[in-house]
Amino acid sequence: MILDERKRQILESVIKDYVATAEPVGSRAVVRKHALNISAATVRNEMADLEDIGYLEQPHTSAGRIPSEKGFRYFVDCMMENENPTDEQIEVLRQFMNDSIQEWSDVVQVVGSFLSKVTNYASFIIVPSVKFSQFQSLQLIPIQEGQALVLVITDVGVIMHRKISIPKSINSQDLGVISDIFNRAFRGKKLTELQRSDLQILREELKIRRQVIEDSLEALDSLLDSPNDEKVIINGALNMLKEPEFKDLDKLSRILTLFGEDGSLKDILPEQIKDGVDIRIGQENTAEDIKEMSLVIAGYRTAGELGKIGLIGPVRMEYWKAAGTVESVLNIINEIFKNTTSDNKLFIK
Amino acid sequence: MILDERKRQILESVIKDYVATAEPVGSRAVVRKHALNISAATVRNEMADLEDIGYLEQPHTSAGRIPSEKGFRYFVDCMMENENPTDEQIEVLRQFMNDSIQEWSDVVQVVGSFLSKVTNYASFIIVPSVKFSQFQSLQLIPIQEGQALVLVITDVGVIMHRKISIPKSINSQDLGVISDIFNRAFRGKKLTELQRSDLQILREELKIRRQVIEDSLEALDSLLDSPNDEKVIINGALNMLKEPEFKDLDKLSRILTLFGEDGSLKDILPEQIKDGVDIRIGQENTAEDIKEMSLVIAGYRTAGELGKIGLIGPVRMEYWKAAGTVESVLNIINEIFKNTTSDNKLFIK
DNA sequence: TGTTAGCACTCTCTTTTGTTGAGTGCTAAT
DNA sequence: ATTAGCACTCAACAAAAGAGAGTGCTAACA
Repeated sequence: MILDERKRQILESVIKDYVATAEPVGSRAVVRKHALNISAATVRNEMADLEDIGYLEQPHTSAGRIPSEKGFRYFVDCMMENENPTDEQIEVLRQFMNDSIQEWSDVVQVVGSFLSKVTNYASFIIVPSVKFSQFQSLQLIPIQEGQALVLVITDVGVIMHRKISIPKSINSQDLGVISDIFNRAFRGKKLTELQRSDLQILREELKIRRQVIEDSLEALDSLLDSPNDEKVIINGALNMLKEPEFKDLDKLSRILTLFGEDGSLKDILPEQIKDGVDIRIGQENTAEDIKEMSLVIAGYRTAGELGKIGLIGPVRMEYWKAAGTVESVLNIINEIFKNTTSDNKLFIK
Repeated sequence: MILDERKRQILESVIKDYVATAEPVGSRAVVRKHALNISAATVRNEMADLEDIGYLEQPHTSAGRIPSEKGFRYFVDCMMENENPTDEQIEVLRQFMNDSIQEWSDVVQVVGSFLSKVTNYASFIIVPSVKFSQFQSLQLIPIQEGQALVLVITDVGVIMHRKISIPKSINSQDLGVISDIFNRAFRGKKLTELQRSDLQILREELKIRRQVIEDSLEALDSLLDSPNDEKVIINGALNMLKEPEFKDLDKLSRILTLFGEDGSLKDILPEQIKDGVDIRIGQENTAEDIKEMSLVIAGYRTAGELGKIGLIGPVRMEYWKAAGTVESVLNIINEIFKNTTSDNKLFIK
């Protein structure tokens, strides 16, 4: 559907006004605020046309117009220009990442908070399961008489530590030997590639120190066991409190619960997203729970796996700003990855 | 102030009803629901007396009575019996702690979630700064060519890991030697007892491997630097959504923000609390932000330092249940500590 | 003297009714 | 094709009316 310039201007005015105020926009307001050289009556006619093709709608007869989801879609696809964060903001973020980031979990914190602070929407970051990270080393560390710590380190950092009991006869050199066995066997493999059978072979090969190895293997096993431990990190969920569309306590409650402690959000985000920044407006979302919200979402690749970052907000969203911010952040993440060899991802600094 | 039995019964009826319904309680309701052998008129007279001494109040002339904070206080001090969780619930918690708890951060998760789930209030746990935990060992672990991981382990678990660069000439045995030096020097000391001067001495004693030691010391240093890293863990904040007193969006927003991402709650809790389970009702709280909420709070000792666990909810709170639950949990925590020698706290299983 | 029934009174809450004003759609003039 | 003019619509707000729950007081009663 192609719109003439005037209709586009009117559509844009309505969208900008509505996004800013959450109120229906009347014909007078369009003329007044956007200094078009036409009368309110003309705007009314044009608006009626825009309503006919489904880009605007009226809450009731005597109200102004609000953009429909279809209208937002047209705007996003054909008219919108992304608005990036200021250079200053970008610089602050980049600085922060250089200064204080040790491993992936830090990246995620910093990026998440940046996204939500800059946009005033809720941000989410999905980190692929640690199962897809590359085994780097397993360390056995004596803690005290009869106890040791199993430490599993991958390219995204220290992903687990767990205590095991060890026979008193085993000293720290023995532990070193055992660690080395693991490391030689597994280094560089993805955890998902560690078949149970591999673990089994190791079990059988190493009759000595059997119990220690058993316990270490079990620790690794338990990592592989956890069905799907994608992590979701949500920031700025309370930004939703400000949005008038969620002033209804019931809605608010459902939304905050969604963002709540259980990480149920990840089941609700789309599996497939298109390259670059993908935007899902309201009903376009398949999950029932977010059909009155919009997503601005982008994928990033880490160790060959797909992670996601994005923003979630009301349909009445500043898509230009949201998309611009997500895009910028995505670029920074990719840039950081580019600067790290695949052998040296753990500490990305 | 001593109340006769009938007044006590009436006060209790009003409190129980009001807590359950959040509505003012009328004289008829008291008679009906609690089968007292007196007429509504008599109850009215008694209620008037209770109002005179400030235990009840009337929102307006023609409404029933609600308990005043003073009334709640009397009830809590002189009438209430704690209601403990069911044996089954306690058993589940104890089981869980035995099965799956590796270190302090796990305890805190499990306990927090238990408190909030059982009571339907928001729970908080304050964990004293790691600075007060006992240094157990510092481990230097080779990660890859030129890089090592500094791992600081105390009696509450692995409290930091950080990457440092190491000269290529240093091998893993060297790292072991260096770790041992740290361990001999510091084992068993509280981090707060590690004076900067101690670190300095170590620096000077060890001319060899200077850089590695420098970097490790710096990691320790940074732990001591962080001003006050008491941690606050909040669970079940969204339970507040259900309370009618917070149906006002503004209030709700302030409260949730308080529980929000920045952990500002810890500045608001009382410094001094009495032994056992302490209850702070409404205005009794010194902090402005929680003057319309109540706290049920208890202290626990870990490594000589005071931590706190508790619940926060509306003034109209089921104090008996809240206090009983906090008390039970406190007992379990103490029990666990009793079963662990002071040398063996890291993994409390 | 303590208790109770009866009753007028009070005050919130809900519903109803009236009013206002923003905004529209249509028509006729430009 | 555009616009001024005007009657019409409908949500939002306010005032008025009605209902109901609960009280305080008085007078009678055990």
